[in-house]
Formats: sequence, C-alpha cells, structure tokens
Amino acid sequence: MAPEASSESIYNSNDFPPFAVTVDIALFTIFEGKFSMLLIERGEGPFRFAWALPGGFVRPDEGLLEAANRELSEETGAPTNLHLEQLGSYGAPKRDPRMRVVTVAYCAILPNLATPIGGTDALSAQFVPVDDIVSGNRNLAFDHEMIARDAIERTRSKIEYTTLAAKFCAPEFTISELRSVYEQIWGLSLEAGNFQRKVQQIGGFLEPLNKKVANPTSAGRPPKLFRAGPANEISPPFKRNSTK
Amino acid sequence: MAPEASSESIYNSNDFPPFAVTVDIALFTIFEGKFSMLLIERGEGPFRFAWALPGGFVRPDEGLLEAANRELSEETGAPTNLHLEQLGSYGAPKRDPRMRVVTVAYCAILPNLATPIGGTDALSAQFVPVDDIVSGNRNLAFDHEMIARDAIERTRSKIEYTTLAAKFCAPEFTISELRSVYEQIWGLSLEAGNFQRKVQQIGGFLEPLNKKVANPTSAGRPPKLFRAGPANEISPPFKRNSTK
DNA sequence: CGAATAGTGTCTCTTAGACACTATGTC
DNA sequence: GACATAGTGTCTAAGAGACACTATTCG
Repeated sequence: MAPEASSESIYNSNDFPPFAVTVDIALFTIFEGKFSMLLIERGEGPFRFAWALPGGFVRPDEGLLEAANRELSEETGAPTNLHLEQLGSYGAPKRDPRMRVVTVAYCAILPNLATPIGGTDALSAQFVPVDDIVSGNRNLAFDHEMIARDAIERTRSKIEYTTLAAKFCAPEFTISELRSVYEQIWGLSLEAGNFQRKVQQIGGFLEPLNKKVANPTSAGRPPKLFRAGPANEISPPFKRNSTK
Repeated sequence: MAPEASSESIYNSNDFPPFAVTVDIALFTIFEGKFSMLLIERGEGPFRFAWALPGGFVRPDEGLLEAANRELSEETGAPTNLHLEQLGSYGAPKRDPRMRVVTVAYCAILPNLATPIGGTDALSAQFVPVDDIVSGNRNLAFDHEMIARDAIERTRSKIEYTTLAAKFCAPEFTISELRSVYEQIWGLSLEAGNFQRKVQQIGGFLEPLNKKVANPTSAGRPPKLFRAGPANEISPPFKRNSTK
C-alpha cells in the first residue's frame, strides 16, 4: 500500500521516514575467457579504495531501470541498451554506515565485443572472475558481496531456462562460442555434439545466417554463424550436468 | 554503489534526493477453491475506496523483509512466519501522486487454514480470485495491478520448479489436495495417477505420515496423509501441460 | 452390490547423454 | 597426408503422459 498522509492527502514531509535510494549493477561478461563481473574502486566515502559494484543515486525524476542504465554508462562507459533486469532490493538498516539507503540491484550482460569498455574512470574499473567473489577472496564494500553472490547465482540459473546466454556473444556467433559461454558460467564441460542439436531444436533461439566464419583462428572445419532469435525461454530447460 | 557524501563522509541531507520506501504484499491462498489474492480497501489518501495490496511504510530501523512481515500481520491479521519472498521493486516517478515512493513488493502464501484470517480491519479486506485481476475487471490503486500481475505470474512459474505449492496446503495434506493446488493455480487439470508418482519421486518434497484421513468427506478410498519435506527445488520441473 | 476416490501397472513416445562416426577446413 | 574442429548417426536409458486396471472405503 502507498503511504498515507497523516490525516490529509496533502504531502507532509513529516509523514514518512526519509530514505536514500540507489541502484547497483552487476555487469557480467566473458572476459579473457572467464565468467567475470565488473567492479570499480571507490574513490571516496566509506569503503574508500574498496571494490564495489557500479551504481549510484536514483534521481528524483527518473525510474529505477532508467537510473541503472544511466549509472552503468556513466560509471563504466558501457554501451546503452545492454540487457538489464532487476535482481532485487537490499535495505538492511545499517548496510550504509552513514544513513538509511535502500538499493535496487540489477544484473546486466555485456556482449563479447571487439573493443573492451573503458569508462570515464577506466583505471579504477576491472573485470574480476566471479570465482574470486564466490570464494570470498575479494572483499567488497557495503553488502555488495551478498548482492554479487545473488547475481551470480541468478545468472547461472537463468541461462538454464532462458536464452540469456546468447547475450554474452557477439552479434554473430558460432554454436561453439555459445557452448563456451555455458561452460564458463557453469564451470563444467558440455558434450559438443548433443549441445549442437539441443540448441538448434529450440525454436527461435538461434537464427542461421547461412555463412561460415571467414577467418578461422585455427585449423578445423569452419563453423556456421548464427544470430540470436526472438525467443526468450527455453523449454524444456537445459540441465546443468557435466559430461566429464 | 552507495551514495557519496559530496566531499566528506559526514552525512548531509542535501546530498541525496529524499524518497519514501514502502512494502506491498501479494498474499495468495486457495480461497473457496479458487487461486486468490488478498486486497484491502483504502480508507484514506489518494485512491480512497479503491482496492489495493496490503502494505505500508518501512520504518527507519527495520529491514525490508521485516517490514513486510509486520505490515502483513498488522493489516490482515495473518499469522507471522508465512512464506514471504521478494518479488521486485517498483519506483516509477509518478506512481504515487503525492511524492516519490519506491515500493518493494513481496509474495506471500497463506496455507489453507481451518480459521480464515480476519485483520484489524476485516470488513475492508477480501480474497479476490486472481482471474478477476488478470482479466482487468478490477482496477487497483497506484500501479498495484502491474505488481499483482507480476506476482501472479511469478507464483505460477515458481510452483513448476520449487516445492512452493505445498505451502498452500494445511500442515497435513493429501496428494489430491496438492494436485488441486496445482490445478487451481494453473487453471487446468492434471492426470491424477501420473501426478501421484511424479510428486512422490521428488526427494524431500513429501514426507509420508503413515496414516490416512480420519473423517472422509465422501465415499472413496481414504487417502494417505503427507507433510511438506525439506526440499525446495523440483528437478526436473513440472510441466504446465493440461491432460484435457 | 454400485459409486467414488486413491493408487498401481504398463505401454508409448520423446529426449538427454554417450560416443562413434563423417565433413571440411589448415598446415 | 596429419591434425583439428564442426557437425551427424545411432544406441540406450530415463521420464512424461495416456489410460486400463486394482484397492479401499461409503451407502
């Protein structure tokens, strides 16, 4: 339910406790072959010099998703129109030592682009393998470690039953590249032949481009190219089983 | 990222735009045999006399989940310790006409209890079949129709791959009752024999109590009783297929 | 007994996974 | 040619769904 004015419908600032609202973004990509997440080094405030998720204040006149998009491009120089979806909100009373802050966390996916991103403050941003975060080897500011863990687990789950994995690939990609995305995110290896069939029988996941890779990076039969189709869901879902 | 003080780590109220933060709860149950959601009639403020989700302000010293639990029991008299999980946050700039409010929405499940709930303000609360909301026949206050639709879809999805459906049942229940929960939520009918087996082969979903229903409500072989086990996930998931 | 509901047996069809094999390129 | 990677054929085992059947109660 929305807040009630104490006895009138006129807004009265004493009627509600003031909060700050921020957005934080877990930006995932495959960086140097590893499932990674973007962290930035804090330049000021509490947790100065600590690593944290990119993010910042929601402005009075913008929506939450809009704020996430803006912060993402401002802080990291990432292209707009990335896949961006809400993860959840975190609002423990003491999560920020200065004041009461509720943050709305988002997951974003950066495709495997030719040109790596470099933000306005590139020196203090870096991609970190998610294993470094999951293993607890890297301490993050605030409750960002919890947010990051949740984001990682969400992403690992979501590629089971959605076509999200394709968003990690370049606009044109091969089935092997897509398989590698799954393998990196789940940390296991999948049988290539079965993956080939499974992924192609999901209607709307892959659209064949009827051409092959032009400049093979190694020996071997050149693979066909595909682009992402319109489908969002995978049914029945992938199973996270190793072939090892 | 958390907010930055402009140049100092001392809190300064001019550094961040003030927001109000509320929680709203979509409380589901099977009411009179139908998949339903609790709505309350607003007594004041904007959308007075309109139906809305129960909810209210987050207090300065309580967490989000804590606030949801409190509001749920205050506004509806529902027992505490209900299943309660975050759905998502809604914060469009004009969603409340008075001021900027971000709401964190939760989904809750009320088991099929002997005694129906009656809140502090029972006259203005009622269970409404979700079909009334999905069909758009019932207008809700604020953006609560969107929240309600998201909550309904989330619940319909979640019972596919989690053991949530059992939370709609009484502490001791039969497999037919559980099947009926699935049928009501999905609006279709499932083949009884196959359901029987499927549900029992999921480890940790059902724990047999080795007794039968004492007072049968009709003719027929008396069913065995079960209680919910410790498992949370169903793998492989149910499929939402009719047998019709 | 018949009616009603619980629960089992069993068949078929689909699909995941293992793995042998063929296809097409580089060197 | 050898080698490497892409992609197919095919077998097997497990599971979902259809549906006939048996089990246990009430009246």
